[in-house]
Amino acid sequence: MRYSFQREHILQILRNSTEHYSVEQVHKELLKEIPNVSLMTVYRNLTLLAKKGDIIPLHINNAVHYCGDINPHYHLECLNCGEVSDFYNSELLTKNKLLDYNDFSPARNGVLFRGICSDCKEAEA
Amino acid sequence: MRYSFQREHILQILRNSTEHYSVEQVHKELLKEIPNVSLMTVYRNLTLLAKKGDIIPLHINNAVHYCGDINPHYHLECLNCGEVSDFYNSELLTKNKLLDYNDFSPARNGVLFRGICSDCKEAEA
DNA sequence: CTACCAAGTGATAATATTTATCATTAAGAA
DNA sequence: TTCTTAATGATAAATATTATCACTTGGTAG
Repeated sequence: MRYSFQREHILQILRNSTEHYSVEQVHKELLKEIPNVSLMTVYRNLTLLAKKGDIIPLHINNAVHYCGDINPHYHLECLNCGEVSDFYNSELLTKNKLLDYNDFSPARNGVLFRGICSDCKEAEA
Repeated sequence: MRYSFQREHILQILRNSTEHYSVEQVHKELLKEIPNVSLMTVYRNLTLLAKKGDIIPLHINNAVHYCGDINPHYHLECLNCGEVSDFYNSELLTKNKLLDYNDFSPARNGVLFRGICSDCKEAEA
């Protein structure tokens, strides 16, 4: 794989944010730094970076979002507000090894919890 | 909500299978029983049934698949072959309560593990 | 049993997301 | 500096989903 100005900036955008941007959102951010950059370039590089393991793809409501943090952690998706957040929990990470005994090997960051986030629970109450 | 011949059959298709059909696949199965049934009807009813809690939506690679089993369980998605399977594990279900202390309330069937399934691991070896 | 109303359907069109194609540009090695 | 090939950007196509609306049907009230 060859160096690419565009790819480098895409990676930095994801690493410098705790958000989990969609492709469109990455493109919008990237345009601030590289005018005229093509949406196709964003798709191509996000796919490449995910395959390389530099970013984590998240499939949220028929659109891919990406996480720039590859430290071991999981993801929480709120079914009410749509927000996706990072979830660090070493105890659960250990328990997750249960799955290995069960023939299935989960990816390092491959666990997604779908439910209701704290903000939405407060809002209801 | 009113009774509908089409909706009833859609629900039965999902309940009588351990597969996690996409909308197109449900439509294909439904056509065997109800010729000329519209794809729109399938979309509409799957959305309704999921909202009602009778089926579980799974977002796999930018397409929704549905699970007809609403007993407490989780899902495993193989990143290699794409297969989605049910995963019953009472111990993990208990440990999952960890999340409640953490402000986030996961949905009954809202946990997805992405990784490599046993078949694909064997195939590699 | 009949009339009526609203939910549900199916045909069609529109939108959103992603992938394919290909001529042009640029990374980086010879 | 030249050359090879990966990467880009413009465009078109494919895939998945949602919106619209006239028509049909479930089911209730008269």
